[in-house]
Amino acid sequence: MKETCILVDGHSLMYRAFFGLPPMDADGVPTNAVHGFMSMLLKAFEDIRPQYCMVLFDEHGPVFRHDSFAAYKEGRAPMPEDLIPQFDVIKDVLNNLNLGVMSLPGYEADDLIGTLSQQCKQKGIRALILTGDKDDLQLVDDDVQVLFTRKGLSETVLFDPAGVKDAFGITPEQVTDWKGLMGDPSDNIPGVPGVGEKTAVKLLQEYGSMDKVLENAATIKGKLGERLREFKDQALLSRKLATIIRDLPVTLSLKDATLDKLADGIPTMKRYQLNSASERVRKFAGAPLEAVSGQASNAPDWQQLNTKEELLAFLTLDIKEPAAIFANHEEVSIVLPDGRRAQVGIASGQQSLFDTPAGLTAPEALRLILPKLKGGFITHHAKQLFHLMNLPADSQPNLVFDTMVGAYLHNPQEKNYSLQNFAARDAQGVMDLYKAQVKQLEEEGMRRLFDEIELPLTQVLYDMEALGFQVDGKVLEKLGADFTQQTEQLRADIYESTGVKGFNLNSPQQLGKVLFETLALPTQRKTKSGYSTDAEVLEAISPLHPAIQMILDYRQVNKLNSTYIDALLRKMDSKGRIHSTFDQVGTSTGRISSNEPNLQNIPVRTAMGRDIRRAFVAKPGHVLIDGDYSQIELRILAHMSGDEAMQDAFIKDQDIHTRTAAEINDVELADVSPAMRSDAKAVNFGIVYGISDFGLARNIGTSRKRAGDFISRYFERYPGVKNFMDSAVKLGYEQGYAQTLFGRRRILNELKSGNANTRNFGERIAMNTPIQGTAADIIKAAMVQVAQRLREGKYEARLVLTVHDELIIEAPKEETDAVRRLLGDVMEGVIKLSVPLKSDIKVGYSWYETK
DNA sequence: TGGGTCACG
DNA sequence: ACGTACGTGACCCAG
Repeated sequence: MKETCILVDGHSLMYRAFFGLPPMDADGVPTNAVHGFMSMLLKAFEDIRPQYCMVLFDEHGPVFRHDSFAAYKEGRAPMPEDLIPQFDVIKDVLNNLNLGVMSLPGYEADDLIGTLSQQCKQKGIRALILTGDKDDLQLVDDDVQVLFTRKGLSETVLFDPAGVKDAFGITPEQVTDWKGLMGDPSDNIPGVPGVGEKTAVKLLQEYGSMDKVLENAATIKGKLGERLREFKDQALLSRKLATIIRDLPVTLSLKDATLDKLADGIPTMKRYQLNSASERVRKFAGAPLEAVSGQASNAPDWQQLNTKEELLAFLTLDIKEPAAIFANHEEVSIVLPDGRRAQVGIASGQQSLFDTPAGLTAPEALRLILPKLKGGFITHHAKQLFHLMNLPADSQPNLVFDTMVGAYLHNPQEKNYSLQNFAARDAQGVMDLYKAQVKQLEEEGMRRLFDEIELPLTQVLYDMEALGFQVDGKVLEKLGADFTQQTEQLRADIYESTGVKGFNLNSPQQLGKVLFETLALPTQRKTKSGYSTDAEVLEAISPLHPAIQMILDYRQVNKLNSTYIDALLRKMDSKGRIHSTFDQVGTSTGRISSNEPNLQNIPVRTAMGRDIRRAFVAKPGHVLIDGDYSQIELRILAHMSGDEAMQDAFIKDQDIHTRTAAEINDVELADVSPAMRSDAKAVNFGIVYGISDFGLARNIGTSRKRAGDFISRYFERYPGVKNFMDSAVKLGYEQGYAQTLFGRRRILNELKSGNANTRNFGERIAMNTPIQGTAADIIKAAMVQVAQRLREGKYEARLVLTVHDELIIEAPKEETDAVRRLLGDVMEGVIKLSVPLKSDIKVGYSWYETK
C-alpha cells in the first residue's frame, strides 16, 4: 500500500469555511473559518488516514507569475475583512500541530500544489489534494487525486481520472482548455464571452483540445464561431491563467510534514477555543487526556514565582515593549515582550489549605509588577484590574491596550466579553489577542478611535468610579419617609375605592383582574400574560374610575422609593459617596451605560422625582459644574446630512423645533403655536430614531395619515436629511454595518433577515446608530480632553458623572469660574462640525440646582 | 429567568 | 402582509 500525502489548498479551504459557517469570534477575533478549516482537515485525516500533510497558502509578492498578474489581481474581489486575521490563526495552529506549512512570494497555493504533487509522484507517494477549487482537477492522474469539498463543509468527493470524466465530461488534461474557453469570474479569468460550461465541454468533446477548436474556428457557424475567432487571444491568455505551475523551486520535505506530533498543537487549539476540533485531534493522535494539558511546544514553559524576590528577579531586565497581564483573585500571570512568561503564586489573604506558601496577594503582585513595565501593559478589562488592585484615582498607570475594549470595537453586540469565552484565561491569551486586534483595528479603520478615545477613556471611567458621587443621606431618608407615607395612604385609598382588599398592587396580573374583571373597566391592550396595565392604558381609563389616578400615583411614588431611595441609601460608602460602575462595552451604539446603581436614570421629568437630585451634592467646599450638550444629535444630523436648512437653523442658533414647525407648516417663526412646536419636536425625535408614520402617529396621538403628511413635508423641507437617511440604509445593506463619524461600527445582521419586521428594524438602526453613536464618540472625546486638561492645569476638580449628553464635575469653589470655562470650551471645541456645538453650563451645590 | 413596567438620554 | 419609533438598567412578579 502506497503512503499518502495530503496537499491542502489553504486559501481555498479558508474561503469555503468562512462562507460556510456563521460568524464566530474569540474575544473579537473572528474564528469561523478556522473552525471550518479544521473540521474539513480532520474529516480528511479520519477518512484517509494519511502519513503526511502539507498546507499551502497564497502569498502575493513582487514576482508575478504572468505579465498580466497585476491586472488579474486587481480585478478580484477583496478578501472579506473578517477573514484576513484568521490566516494568522490557522497558520499558528498548523505550525503547532507540526504539519507542513508553505507559501512562496508571488505564487498561489495551487502552484505549490502542482509542484509538490509531482514530487510526491517521483517519490512513489500518492498525492491527495484537498481543495474547493475545480482548477486543481487538471492535476489528476493515476497517482494524484483530488478530494473536493462540497458546499456543506462535511461533504467531500474523491476524483480520479475516471471520476473527472464522469462528473464533467472531460479529461483532466482538458481542464485548462475548458477553463480557458468558459472563464471563471471568481478568478477573474475572462474566457470567451458567450461560452459557458456546457458549450465548452461540447467543443472539447468534438475537437479534443482548445488548439483544435481555435484552428477550426473558421468552420464553426454562427455567433459561437464569430466569438471564437474574435476572442482567440483572450482564450489563449485565459488558458495560461488557468494553468497550474508544476516546477517551482521548492522541495518537498516529508519529515517536516508527518502527522506524528499532532498532539503538540492541542494547547494552541484550546487557546483559540477550537474545543471540538482539539478533541478530535486528541483522539486521532491517540493521546491520553493528561498529555494535552501542557503548553504549546514552541513556547517556553511558565515560570512559577512564589515570592516577592522571585517576582522582582523575573522583572529585572529592561522591558521596553508592552507586556501582557492577566489577573483575578486566584491568579496573576504575565507574558513579557521577549516571550518569557510567569505565573505568580497567589495567597487568598485568608488562611487556607490552598494558599501557595509565601504567596503574594493579587493586588500586592500587581502593585509590584505594573511600575516595572516601562513599555506599558496590556490586559483584558483594565478597569476591573485597577479595582482589583485598589488603584487610587488619578494614578495614570501606563495602560497601552485593553483587549476587552478591542473586542467591543470589533463587535459591540456581544453579550459578554469575558476572556474565557474564546481565548485562554491567562496572559498568553491576552498577548495573542492583542496582536490580532491591533491588525484588525487597523484594517477596520478604528485605530485612532481606540488609541485616542476608548483607551484613555478607560482611565477616565476608572477615576470616576473610584471617586464616586457625593450623596446627602439625610435628604434621601427624609424623602423616603415622605414617599413611604404617601405609598401607604394611596394603597389604603385604592383598596377602599376599588372595594377589593389586599391584592398586590405591584402585580400587573392581579391589578388587571381587579380593573378589567371585578370593576369591568374596558380593556385596551393585551400582553402575552394578560391585560396591559401600563401608564398609557391607565390614563385612557382614568376618567372612568377614581381609583385609576391613585394607582398611577402609587406606581410613581413606589418606583421612586424602591428604585432610587432604598437602592441609593444601600450604595453609600463610609464617606457618603456612591460608586457606580460605568460599562464601556455594554451598548451597541457606543454609549456608556451605568449600573449598580444606574446614575443615568435619576428622575428629572416630574417635580416629585426631581427632588431626588437634591441628594446628589458636591462635598464641602465644592460645587457641581454641569455641562449639557444642546441638541447634539440633531446638530450631528445637520452636519452628517449636509442639509442646508437644518444647518442654517443651527448656525443662526434658532430653536430647532420651532424652525422645524415653521418649515413643515409653512409659517413664519413668530407664528408657530405651542402645539405646532410640540408636534415638530416629536418629528425631530422620530427622525433620529428612524421614523415610521405609525410610530409618530402613536407618539403624538394623531392618525397615521396625518403623521405621514408631517414626515413627507419634513423631508421636502430638509431634503438633505431624506437623502442621508436613504444612504444610511443603502450603506447598511452594502457594507453590513453602520458607521459613526469617528469610524465606530455596528454590525447590522437584522438587514439579512428574511423577516420584514426584523429588516425594518435593521433599517431604523442603520439610520439611528450613526447619529447616536457619533454623539457618543463626541462626548467620550470631550471626557478624555476634560480629564486631561484638569490634570494638566493642576485643578483639583474632577469628573464624577456622564449622562449621554451631560458631564458633571465636582470642583473646589475657588476653581468654579476657570473650570466652568474649561468645560464649555472642551465640550464645544472637541470637534469642529459644519454647525456649532453648543453646551449649557450650570453650577450648583446639588444636581437639582444645576437643572 | 423572562416579561411588564418605568426611570433616563 | 405585518408590526413599529433609538439606546439603556432596576425592580417586581410569576413560574
